[in-house]
Parts: sequence; structure tokens; C-alpha cells
Amino acid sequence: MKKKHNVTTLALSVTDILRSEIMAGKLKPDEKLQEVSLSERLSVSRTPLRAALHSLASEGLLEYQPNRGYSVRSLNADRLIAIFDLRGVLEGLAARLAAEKGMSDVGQANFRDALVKGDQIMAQGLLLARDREPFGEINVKIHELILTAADDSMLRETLTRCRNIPISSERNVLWHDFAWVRRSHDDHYRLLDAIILRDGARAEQLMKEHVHAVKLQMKAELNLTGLN
Amino acid sequence: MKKKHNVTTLALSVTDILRSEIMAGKLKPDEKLQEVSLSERLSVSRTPLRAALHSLASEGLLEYQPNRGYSVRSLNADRLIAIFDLRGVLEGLAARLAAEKGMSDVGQANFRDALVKGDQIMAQGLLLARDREPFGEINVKIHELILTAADDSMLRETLTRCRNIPISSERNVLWHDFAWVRRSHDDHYRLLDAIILRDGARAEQLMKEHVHAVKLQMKAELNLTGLN
DNA sequence: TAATTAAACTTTGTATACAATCTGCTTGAT
DNA sequence: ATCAAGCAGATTGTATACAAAGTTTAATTA
Repeated sequence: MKKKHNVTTLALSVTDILRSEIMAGKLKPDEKLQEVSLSERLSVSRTPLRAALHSLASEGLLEYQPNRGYSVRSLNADRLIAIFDLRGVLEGLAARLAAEKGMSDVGQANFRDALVKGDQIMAQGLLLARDREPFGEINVKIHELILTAADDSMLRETLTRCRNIPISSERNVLWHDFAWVRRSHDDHYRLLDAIILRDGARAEQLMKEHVHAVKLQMKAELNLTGLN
Repeated sequence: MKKKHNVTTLALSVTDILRSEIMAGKLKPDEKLQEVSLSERLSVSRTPLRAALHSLASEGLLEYQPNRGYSVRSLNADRLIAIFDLRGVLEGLAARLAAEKGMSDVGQANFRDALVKGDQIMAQGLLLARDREPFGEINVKIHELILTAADDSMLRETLTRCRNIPISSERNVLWHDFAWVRRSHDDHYRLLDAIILRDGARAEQLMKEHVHAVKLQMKAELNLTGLN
């Protein structure tokens, strides 16, 4: 049997831990991350911790000021909304590439599977609280399938960065308007159709509009909560 | 007078040095960067060097494998071409935002200034070897002005990452076809026009087509040189 | 001889000590 | 009282030593 390489390091696992803490909101926006206390809490030395902080800063989750350390990046409403314009063109490109290159049979099967799960939720005719999270997961899954089909590492990297902004994550959209959710679900059907028909332009257009709708939804949320 | 903060560190300057060495091709694709020898050459310890390597890896200039270190990322022709699709939608978004938000007077003046410099080169009716680099600089300048007008930090960050891919840099396009250069120059005129008229859709369309042309040009170059 | 294993060596990962910088407070001058 | 200068204390930046993993080489066995 071939020797297996050790493919992880302390620095990498600390990066994952901190990332999830930030995404989960355990570490709050503008909170300063001090190296000694953090390293003690995680039982590692400052060296791998610093590497992790550096990584998260380059992912855009932390802000770094030379000689003054790292803090959790906070986004005002304007910047948050601006990210959706970026996501719009990127997800749009992903959909176009997926359509042009074609989606694998297994990819299509997974796509259909996700749509069916969505149907089951829709069939109730209303949106129960317990269905919101699953529906969010379905949404994430579909976008992930499309990105995979686009088969472009640089695009994946770029889009992942956009999606990892804590508040802007698809998971955090509150799916409370049934009509809106149904429309969103329908967009997914059309997307699969466009991809199967290899209609890149239509896939791109559908996806851009889809993300634009999320942007508007998010805008409404922000106005409600009065963030910034 | 207010106390001025020290805004640099060894790690940051080493990052800049290595980045320019990579962009200039002094460090060649697939070349392995060993920490000890590099740190000795640059007269720093491994600590700031490692931070620099980490940065460059997150910028996409280096590849990192846990426990095996960093090497200069190499791009095959397909990946290189793929980046132009990404740049197309990103630069397109920048142009649209610039048009929608409007460009400052000083920005417009700089834009016109760059165009006039281009005119002077064009007026010769042919492209001398010594004019190629200046023309490339003009091109970079114009794209930078548009990005500035777009006024979106996340977009800037993302686009900068795309532009910093060594071979795909606008600077490296060989401007040898006069007709093509003239068309490109004309695109810039139209872009300014669209931006002034606040026509976001037209600005986006012009920019996407503009980048698409660069992509085709690059493709032709690659076929000539037979890279990969 | 080819394949395997283990030892020696090289390279990267981590911990820690020390240096430089920043921050907040005290002190003193105006 | 206000402001600036300067002095701790705290925090980040850098160097270096040691640990762990990867890589190469040589020896041993089938």
C-alpha cells in the first residue's frame, strides 16, 4: 500500500475552527482577535494561530492592520448589498459555463434530486418554520452543483470568497415569504432546463436575475432590522 | 503634528519583492520556493518569509501543499483563457458601476488625458516597437480609472487578483496588430462616452466585448508560441 | 536485479524568547 | 484646564531552536 501523506497542519485546522466561529457569529463584527488569548483558548502557540488569522484575512473574513492586528470584518449595509452585484455576475458566469460545458449525468441527477426535495416542501402550500433551513440547504446545494459543472478553479475560488461573507451567505436569507420562495424554486427549474439545453445566455440571465432577487430580499431585510 | 504609524512590516515588503519577481518571471512557473535559501537571499528570517509566501499563495501566485511547501503556480493555456471570462464579467461590472455612479471630474480628465496620449500614438498610422509598452500602460491606466470610479472595495480586490496572474496581465499583451490596437483604442472612447451618459448597460457591454477581444488576441498568441 | 525497508538528510511546522511598535496613562509645562 | 511628552504595559513582529513530516540513499531480501 502506498504511503499516505499527512495533508493537514495545526494552522489549517485552527483556520477552520475560527472560520466557523466567525460564520456562526460567535466572534462578532469589529471584535479584535488577540493572539495570546486566542492561542491559549485553542491550545496552540501563536505561530499556527497567526497563520490562521492571515488566511482568514485573505479570505476577507478578517481585517488586518500592520502592527495592530486582526479584527472581524464588519460590513455596512451598502457594502453588503454591493457584494450581491459581484455575486450576480459571478454566479451568472458559472451558470453560463455550466450550460456551455454541459453538466454530468450524476450532476443532473443531484440537481433533480434537490428540486424534488424542494417540491415536497412547496407541496404543503405554505412555509413552516422547520422547513426554512432545509430549503436554504437545497438552494446552496444547487448553486454548488452549478459551480462544479462550470469547472473553473479560479471562478470557484472567487465565488467562494463572496459567499463566505458572514451575513451575505445564502444560508442567512430568511425564507419567510412563500411566494418569493416559490419563485426562487421555479428559477431553479428553469436553470436546469437552460443548462440541459446548453443555452448559456439564458442560464446566465436566469441566474443573474435570481441573485438580483436575493439582493432585493436582503435589502428589505436590512431595512426591517435597520442595520446601519 | 499627529504621530504617524508604522504601516509596514518586513513580511509585507518581502511579499512585494517576491510578487514582482514572480510577475517579472525571475521566479519561474513550477519553481519550488525553499524557505531557508530564500530567507538567506533576502536576509530575513523564515518567519516573515513564510508570511509572505502565505500571502502570495492566497493571491493565487503560489501553490501550497501542506508539509511540502510553496511553488510558483503554473497555468496551462486553458486555465489562462478561462481567466478572461472571469475578467470579462468583473471588468464589465466595474464599467457598469462606474457609469451608474458617475465618474468624478478629475477621473474624467485623467481618462481624456489617457485617450489623448493614445491618439498621439495612433496618429502615426502605424505601431512602432517603442510605442507598445506605453500603449499597454495607457490601457492599464484606463481600466484602473474605471475600477476607481466603480468604488467597490470587494470588486477591486477580486479584480486585482485576476489581473495579477503573471501571463494574463494586460501589460503582457503584445500589441502588434495596428488594426486591433486602433479598435481597442476606439473601445476606450466609447466607454468614456457611455460612462458620461450614465449608460450602465452599454458600458458593461462594451467592456465585456473589449475583454473578449483581448481573450481572442491572447488565444492567438498562445497558438503561435504553442504554450502547452 | 527489482522491490522494500530503514536510516540519514532535507524541508516544513510549531513553540518560544526577544525586539519593535502601539496604547493609554501620568506628568509637567504653558 | 489643555496639550504634549514620555514612560509603563500590552500587543504584534521577528529570530531561532526544536519537532515532525517528507525525501533521498543505501542496504537487505526475495
